Amino acid sequence: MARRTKQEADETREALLDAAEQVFLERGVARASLDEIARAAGCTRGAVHWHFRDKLGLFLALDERLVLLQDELRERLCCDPNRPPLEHMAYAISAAMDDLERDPRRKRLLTIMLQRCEYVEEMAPALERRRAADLAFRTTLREHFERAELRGELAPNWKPERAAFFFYALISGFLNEWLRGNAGFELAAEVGPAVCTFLACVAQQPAS
Amino acid sequence: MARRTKQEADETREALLDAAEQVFLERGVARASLDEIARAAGCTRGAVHWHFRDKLGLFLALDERLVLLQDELRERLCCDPNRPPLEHMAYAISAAMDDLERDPRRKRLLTIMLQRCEYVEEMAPALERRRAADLAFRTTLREHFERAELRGELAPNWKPERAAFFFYALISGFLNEWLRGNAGFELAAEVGPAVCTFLACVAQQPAS
DNA sequence: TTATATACATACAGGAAGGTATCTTTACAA
DNA sequence: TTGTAAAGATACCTTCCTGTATGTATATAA
Repeated sequence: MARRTKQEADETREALLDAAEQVFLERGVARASLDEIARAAGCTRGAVHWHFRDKLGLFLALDERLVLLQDELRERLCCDPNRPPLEHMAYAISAAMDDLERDPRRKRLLTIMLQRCEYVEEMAPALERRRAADLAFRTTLREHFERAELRGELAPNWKPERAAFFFYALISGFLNEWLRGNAGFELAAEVGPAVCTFLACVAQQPAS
Repeated sequence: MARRTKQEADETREALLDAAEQVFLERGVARASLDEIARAAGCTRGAVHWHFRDKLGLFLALDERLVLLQDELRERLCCDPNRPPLEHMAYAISAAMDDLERDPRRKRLLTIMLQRCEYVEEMAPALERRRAADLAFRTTLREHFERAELRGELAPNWKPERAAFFFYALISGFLNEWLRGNAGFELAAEVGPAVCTFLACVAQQPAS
């Protein structure tokens, strides 16, 4: 068919992205064929090439759909500058994990990006996006630990720089293991308490 | 050519694996062609099909070459049952990281397995291997934390189960970030001290 | 010495998939 | 009413790559 209304065209586009998500997840990006994706979306390859130039374009468009955890956490952490930083972080993490667990589409996207695609040169835009998000997130974390230090809420053997990096790796690790699914745990139920315990031990111990 | 000596055949096999390692890393597993790999090894596809049935066989053989970090750490941790567990762990981690950093081949292999291949069904054997190693490693970690608890060397707010899982995710996170290269850090120099600081804070605080 | 299995090389046939180019239909503007 | 461009459908072509089949030379056992 042809020239539908603008809205119908957008629906087609979304349907294609949904289909790509599903097919990429099942078959991997490289082995997924555009024809398969188009058919799953109820149209033909013509529509794919119209909306997204080529396969790479489709992949990158799908990548844009993914709200990165780093960005979400940064968002949650930015406001409220006079709240106890460590407590604030613990809460933000718990909330973000909870969020993630409730959003199966985001989990599927993360799985695709982590285990169903090969990062060669042409994928650089997706990697670059992550890189930038990582950098910004680590900066935010460091600022929070610095504020904690200024407020005397950071144990003396932890320096902000190291604490931030440590924390960052920790989140990354939990997320990876959750996605890989080997450990078989629930994100919010495990990570929240673990992070709290950790932050409690990073916090300055009250004299007892 | 034909029927060379057994040793020469083995050399060919190794050359093919080396070539596969290089080509997989550069082009990703899916986009690498067997012909390209064979040529890089100085032979033809005939040799590939002889030594490793097909592409999947080649990939899995390459996977076997990788000594998993989990297994290495388990090895380092198994002996010496009356050494202080936490200290032992800190040392083992540092040594393993050092080891890894000195072995560029292992890093290349890890990179391939993490960022240059798509885990669809047929890759299951490789995933299963990791799963088993993960499980065993986490068990070992838990045992160590349990011993630490028995010796009164574990802070009361940390339970062995949680500490082990936490520690496991932490290692996984550091390794991933190192491989991804976004953080731009050196493994041994960063991880060792960070892990020590952490273990110090997990350890029972001496009364002060 | 001969036979045979080994260790490849080469040739062949085939499919699958992607890009492009060319229709076709329809919303919408003039 | 008609022209035009958006939104897809179809057709075609070309490129790659894989598996298999077969050829062949040689190490080695008998």
